[in-house]
Amino acid sequence: MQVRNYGQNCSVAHACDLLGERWTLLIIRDLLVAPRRFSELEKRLKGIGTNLLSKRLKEMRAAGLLRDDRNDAHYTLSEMGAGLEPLVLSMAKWSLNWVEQSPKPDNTHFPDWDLLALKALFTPDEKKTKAILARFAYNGWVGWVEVDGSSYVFGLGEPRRVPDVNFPGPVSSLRNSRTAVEGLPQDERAAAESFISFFPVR
Amino acid sequence: MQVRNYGQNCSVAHACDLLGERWTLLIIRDLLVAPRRFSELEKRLKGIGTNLLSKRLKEMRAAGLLRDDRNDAHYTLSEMGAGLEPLVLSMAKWSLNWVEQSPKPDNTHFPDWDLLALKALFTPDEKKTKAILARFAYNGWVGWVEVDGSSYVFGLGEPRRVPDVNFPGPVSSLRNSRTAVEGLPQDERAAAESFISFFPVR
DNA sequence: CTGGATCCCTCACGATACTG
DNA sequence: CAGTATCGTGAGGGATCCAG
Repeated sequence: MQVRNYGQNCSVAHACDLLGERWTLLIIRDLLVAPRRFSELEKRLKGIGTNLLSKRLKEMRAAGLLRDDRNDAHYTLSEMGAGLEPLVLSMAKWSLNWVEQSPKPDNTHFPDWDLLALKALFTPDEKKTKAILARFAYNGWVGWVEVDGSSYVFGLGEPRRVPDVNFPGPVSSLRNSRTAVEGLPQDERAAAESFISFFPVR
Repeated sequence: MQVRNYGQNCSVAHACDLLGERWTLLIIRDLLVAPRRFSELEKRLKGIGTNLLSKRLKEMRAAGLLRDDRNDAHYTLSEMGAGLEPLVLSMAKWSLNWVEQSPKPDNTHFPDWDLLALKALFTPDEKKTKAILARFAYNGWVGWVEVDGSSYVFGLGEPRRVPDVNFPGPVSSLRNSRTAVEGLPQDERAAAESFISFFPVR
């Protein structure tokens, strides 16, 4: 498989050689959330075309970004591919800080994209020792985030224990934190405030 | 100016919309080191073609990545563009950790690329309070790095004070730290060891 | 029905020549 | 020096078809 190269002895250029083709980083993003089948990826990447998706997945496997074995027909990141999480979060953080996040109605949207991006804003604070489990429900989709002073862990589907706070909307509803808290039952508001405090603006 | 869009309501995708076209991130990389003129960028980006470079620079200016005023015929990053340093360093760090950095002789190479990439490996250590200034000379090119427990600062040309250590080779010669130190005069070796200790492997 | 492969058209890219 | 104009090539994108 021949791949375009910038032909530069530079670490940044080497990363661009492996990651810079169209769609590659978005495939990484989706696989950072969970392993996915071909058709799931296709749905999440509107406009890619099955030929190009197939080609990209082959290239990414050849480059070592994906595991060789396709467990259960799911594509899974290799250790090298999973090592891209800081890079992807760095992209999300820059974007959230500098780029207008205008949600257009005809754009595609999958809620777990926000679950990953929120991790980019997570700011550890060793003084906060109590873990908080937040559940998000949005249009049939369910996901959760558990934070404590040093870690951010997220997952899809129902959480394993009763959540401390139940946000009845997409992750992006946290953006206006006041309204996000006001809609909650009294006994969840403290946990909600505390949860939101892990994601300072700017 | 029309630009391709992924059409996704996702912060990572928004970043890809602005940064994902060919050459864009490499232009950012070069401008993170210093403002550059058109012809300087062209030299550093072998194979780009003047038409495409011109188009990219226009797009990047329209996107807000570059300053509108072209001071002294030099292209300069805007605040938004300079905000990409963590992202670019994140790419370098991943690349240095996971991708074979095989230097091919027909590849282009500019020493300041390494000066920037080295910053990706910088590990602060508040216990190291003494600043160390290292000078690199390579094939007519001169650059420097000054580190202390919390900061990494680099520049092109001669440093402003007498350096603590003088590495007579490219930055990449640090990779085999033993030989990098052995070739130095006795009185510089301690500073060299200390400097290198700021960049732990893995 | 999933997981692709094949065909074909378009446009982005890349090389070169030319201009203010 | 700093681009613009032109043009050939190949990557991207959409539709359709095929195998398990």
